[in-house]
Amino acid sequence: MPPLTRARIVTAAIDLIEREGADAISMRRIAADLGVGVMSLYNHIPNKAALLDAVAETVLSQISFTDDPSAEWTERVRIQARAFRQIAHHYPRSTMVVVSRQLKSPAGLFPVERALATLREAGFGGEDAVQILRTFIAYIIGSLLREVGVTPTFAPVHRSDVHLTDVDPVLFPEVGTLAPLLGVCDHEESFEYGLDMLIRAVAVQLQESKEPKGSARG
Amino acid sequence: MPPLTRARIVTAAIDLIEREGADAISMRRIAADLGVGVMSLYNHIPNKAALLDAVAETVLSQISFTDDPSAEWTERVRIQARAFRQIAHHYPRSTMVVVSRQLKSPAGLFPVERALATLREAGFGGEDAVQILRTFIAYIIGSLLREVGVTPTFAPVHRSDVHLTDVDPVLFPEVGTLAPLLGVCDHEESFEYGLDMLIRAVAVQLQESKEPKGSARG
DNA sequence: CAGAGGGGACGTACACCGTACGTACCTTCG
DNA sequence: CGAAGGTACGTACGGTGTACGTCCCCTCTG
Repeated sequence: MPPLTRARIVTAAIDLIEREGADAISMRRIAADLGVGVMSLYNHIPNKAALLDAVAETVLSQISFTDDPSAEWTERVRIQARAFRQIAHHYPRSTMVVVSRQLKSPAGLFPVERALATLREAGFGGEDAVQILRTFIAYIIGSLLREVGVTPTFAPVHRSDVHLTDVDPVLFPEVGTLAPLLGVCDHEESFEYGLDMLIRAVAVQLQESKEPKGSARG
Repeated sequence: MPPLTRARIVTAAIDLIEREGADAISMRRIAADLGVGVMSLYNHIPNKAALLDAVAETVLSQISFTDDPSAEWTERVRIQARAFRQIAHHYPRSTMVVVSRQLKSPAGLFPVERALATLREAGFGGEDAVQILRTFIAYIIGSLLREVGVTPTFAPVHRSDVHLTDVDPVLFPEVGTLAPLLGVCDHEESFEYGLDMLIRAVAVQLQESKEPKGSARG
């Protein structure tokens, strides 16, 4: 058995979360999975909160960015956003942990740097770049939360058939009519839909800032 | 002392969450606050999860929608989105609970109905209305999470001065340059910025769907 | 080689948690 | 009057995070 290590603890925690859900995590379970006493963990990790932070950081650091500087900035933004969403596929249950804790480590800073650079190169000022980035992050986080919040502890992971057929059609006419559409959700399709919208909005804003004469027709 | 009641329990839970944070909530604390035995709570509530669901539903049901059907649809969408964000002001700590649990009760369905109706009246088809709504929800939830995730247990509630002045300027040139902008965040301003972008994107999309030359969507 | 020092693994213990279960009351009905 | 049912309550069980003290082994020093 290899020696107990911070990395091994974090890996075991992630495995446990993916296997049994974020609620099932406990120091005792992790220690048991590692075949180790509970308190031995505390030689490598100050407390449970720090462990969850490490889990978030580890998951986040494994998103793979393949930035192609020659591509159009719209495509680069799209790819970066998609890379973020990938963690929902690789670590669906741990994503909840990532989302629930704010992150300020270099692991979380690296994507920020990439995104800001892309936006600056596209021609945005610093303030706009920051605000646009925040908008994208909010959208991505919200999307991940929908995609992952549907997964409490059950298997399989990617499902979303909440049937709301028993809704009052007079109180909720639109919901009733659109129930078939609301009931199912292709997360990838929805994500791309909103992402498209956001990118187009950014493109429009960039164009308007380049043409100081308003071209707003209609 | 009035009789113990589901509503009184939920209210006490919300008060406790707002006072001491979502982590501090426990059946024993709530019972103590109500001057009541712990198990008495279970005569009105099946378990803690159901109580948290009730908390989320109660908070959500208190957002005030003032829909003006004569206003432009863009403005109606904006106002509805703002109404959602208000819960982050009235119940900053409980917002985390709302966000962490998916909701399918009428309390959560009512805003959905309002939003879908607005989008349909604006001229969108059912499928687009649903996708656009999902995009907005993702953005709003993500924004709330940023605004509220900054608030673990401390006071005052609305703060966000994470100083990252000690970041390596060669590894993270953009982050280093924009540190003053990244360090502080006017949540209202950021929310409005992204909301503006989204609404403009929706407007563009609506216009394109009216002009028969572009790619038509469902 | 002996001895010392330090770090990691461990067991115990405490305070707290959610809640299943059994009990005592108090109101209402037959 | 007795019976029934709902509500408050106390106890108890198995779980949690972690502070603390102990023990072993490895390494460094003399």
